[in-house]
Amino acid sequence: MNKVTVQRVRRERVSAQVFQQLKARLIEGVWQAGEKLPSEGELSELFGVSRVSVREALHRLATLGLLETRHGEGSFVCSASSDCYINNLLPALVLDRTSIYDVLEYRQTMEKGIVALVVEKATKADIAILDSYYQKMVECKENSTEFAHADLDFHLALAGATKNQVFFKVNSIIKDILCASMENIVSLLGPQDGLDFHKRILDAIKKRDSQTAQALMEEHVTRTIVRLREEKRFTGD
Amino acid sequence: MNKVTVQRVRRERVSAQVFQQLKARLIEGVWQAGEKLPSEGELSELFGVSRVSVREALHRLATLGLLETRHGEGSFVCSASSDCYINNLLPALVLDRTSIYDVLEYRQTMEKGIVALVVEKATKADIAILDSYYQKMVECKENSTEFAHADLDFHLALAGATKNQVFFKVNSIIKDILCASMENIVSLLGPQDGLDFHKRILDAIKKRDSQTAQALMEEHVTRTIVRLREEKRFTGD
DNA sequence: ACATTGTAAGTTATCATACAAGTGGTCAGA
DNA sequence: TCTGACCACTTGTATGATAACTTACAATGT
Repeated sequence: MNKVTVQRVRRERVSAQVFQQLKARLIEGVWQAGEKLPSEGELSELFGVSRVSVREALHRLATLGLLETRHGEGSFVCSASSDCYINNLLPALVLDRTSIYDVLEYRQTMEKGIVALVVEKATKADIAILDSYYQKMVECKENSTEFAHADLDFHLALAGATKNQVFFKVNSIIKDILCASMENIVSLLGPQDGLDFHKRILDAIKKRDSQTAQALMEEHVTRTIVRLREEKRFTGD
Repeated sequence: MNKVTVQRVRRERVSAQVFQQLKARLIEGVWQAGEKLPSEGELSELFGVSRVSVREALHRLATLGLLETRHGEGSFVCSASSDCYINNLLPALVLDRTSIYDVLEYRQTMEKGIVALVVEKATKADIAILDSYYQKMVECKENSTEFAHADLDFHLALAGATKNQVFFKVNSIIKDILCASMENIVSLLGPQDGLDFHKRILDAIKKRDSQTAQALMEEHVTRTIVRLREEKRFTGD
């Protein structure tokens, strides 16, 4: 049989195309926050599609929290309220195990980069905040729940000290994802490991010792992964 | 004036109610992952609303990654993974216009971790895909737009080869954000630098040389940052 | 008997149209 | 000045029709 090379036909839904285009415009910043988009009727004429398709795209964007539609008024670019998308994080509180490892594997890389930046950029105020979270961890080491929260707060503060919005935002989400399982992790592994590493990492940051800080952070996350794998409850995959 | 306590009229949209109900059922696990939901027609009859409203709810759920609708087949429950959460990163990142440098600085860390994983886990098929994207870059080097897309696709394929959903999803979003400015970057810096680095990185991956691959990737992104800073047009942020 | 093609049923995608419902502004009249 | 009716515009919902797609199965030809 002859081997024919064809190009698969491009089959993208109308509403998906409208969605993509509008999303791109929003990211470009064509419309400012709070600004009103053209009405559904205008958009449907502009794109040359039916109002239904436009509506579908608009609603998808609204679901993502990029814009908000108000009955009788129009669609508006969302102002920076973080609540709107946090709601959407609720639907599935259960993460399958592989996801937890994916997240940890991801953190392994990210946190290393974070400490490198923190060593470089952290102010005295930043370090004071980190100190306070570490102190809180020490105080809460008997209480898994509070300890887990303090642990996450420490890492979030670390991300904040990079002065890099992307690191911070991504970590905010990661925090939400880990929040459910972190308590579980802490209760399984205990607080001691975390306390040790956090102290040593903090010291390295204070000394502006980038190499040591990075190495410690990598070891910290790696140990968490390894120890989790050893736990019966998490070895299923 | 008297303080009257009233309860605000419950004015929830029909489609929103359907959305909420379906979401609740999905979280309850009434339908198993992969299972097919009743057709739009059946649902519209069950809820006593028009098919339009049902469709709107279904599409919102699809946007959240809770289910998937296939043309001519029906709507199917998605397996609950971290994917759907990561999707919600998008609004967070777009809200305030994060600097392109923040994104690049972030990539500097992340891409290094990605190549480390890719060297470890990439299959022959993955490498073939990477090769094809590199080839596409070579072919498109005269056309900034297409070159930029091929460049982004290469990096996205790289993230996919990690087999880590978090890396992949986050990179998908980064792609969206970079898409707008990437063409600009390419037209400023030209294709040659990118071509060189991609080829050398690809070679290092094929040889499973993790150290070299990581070093090259770091240098690649660093050079992009440095060269951008030298450009007048980008120093304003 | 086998592979290919045609057909029908069920489903989603898109469209056009109509009407309901909410919002904001205008403007005449008290 | 205030009020209230009114109007234009906008989003929300409903309905019905048609196109496009998938699957399964019957029909066909070799």
